[in-house]
Amino acid sequence: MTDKPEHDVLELERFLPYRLSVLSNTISQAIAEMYERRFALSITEWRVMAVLGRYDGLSAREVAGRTAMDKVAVSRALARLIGAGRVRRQTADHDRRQSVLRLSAKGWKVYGQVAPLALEHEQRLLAHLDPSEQRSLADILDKLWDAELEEIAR
Amino acid sequence: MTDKPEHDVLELERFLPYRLSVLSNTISQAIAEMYERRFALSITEWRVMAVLGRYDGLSAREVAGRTAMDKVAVSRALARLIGAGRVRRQTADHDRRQSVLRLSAKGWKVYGQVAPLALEHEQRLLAHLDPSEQRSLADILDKLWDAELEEIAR
DNA sequence: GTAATATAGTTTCAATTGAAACTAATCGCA
DNA sequence: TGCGATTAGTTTCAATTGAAACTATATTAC
Repeated sequence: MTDKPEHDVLELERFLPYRLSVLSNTISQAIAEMYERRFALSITEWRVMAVLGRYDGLSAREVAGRTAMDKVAVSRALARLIGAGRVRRQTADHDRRQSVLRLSAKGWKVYGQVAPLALEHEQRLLAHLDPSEQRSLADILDKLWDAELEEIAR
Repeated sequence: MTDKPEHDVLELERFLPYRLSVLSNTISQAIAEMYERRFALSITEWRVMAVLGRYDGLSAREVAGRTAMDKVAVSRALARLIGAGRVRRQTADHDRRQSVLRLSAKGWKVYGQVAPLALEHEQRLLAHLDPSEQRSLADILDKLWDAELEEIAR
């Protein structure tokens, strides 16, 4: 007769936060390497460019809000992007503390190359899931996100 | 009549690698904060303790393999853990390059407190999913992992 | 046996990141 | 108006991380 263990065993490789972390870091790192090698672009810089490509004229604070980056990280990414001539910055007429950020022509050219590559990578991953699994994944990630927000609010 | 866009738009907040990254970092950071505050334990240190709690007497290389950390990170985490008296290190008889790592009594005490807290946090997240979703998530993470391994091998 | 190669783990040095302080502009309100 | 509090964004300084070199031991080929 075998005893029931007093508590569940923590098996790291089955522990959800660990699995998510390893999977996510592996995916991000692989993508980052490609961006870096082919476009001399870091993940943080790419995130900034991605939101500026979608929403023109954001302020740095708005970029931070849409990229889950903090304002220091955004400031540094912007310094590099502006230095490389990929982003242009003006000051906002209505509030001279704020900036108005736009991709430059050069920035748009990079965006036009990187965005399809990013989407392709995503599609190659999703191709391993059937459509119902894809929906299910999207749902589940939403639920986990809500769950974690509650958890944080505790 | 509306034109079909030439390519799919990259909407960062729907982009799988981004969503995974934000979710995973948020979860990890919340857990990390708890470990840090209550046990003065970093995530990397906890991962090392977690595998030593499960597999006694591993070498540093084996710890690295089971935690998805590199050997430098393991070496540093071990230095802190040994310094804090939470892990003991011997040299392996059969190969004096290798170490034989074990939790100390003090280490086991910490393990005994942290492991249930970690499992509770996981359960609180999973409680937002019904059992079929939980199975589905496990499946999908496996498939994405395989997919990414293939992607890397390309 | 011994020289060349490989492996386990640590250290060093540079680059990245995080936290706090800082500057400049705006807001709230007497 | 004008003064304290707030907000946008940057800078500074310390802590963390990553890459490469390094030490010590073991293995392989001769």
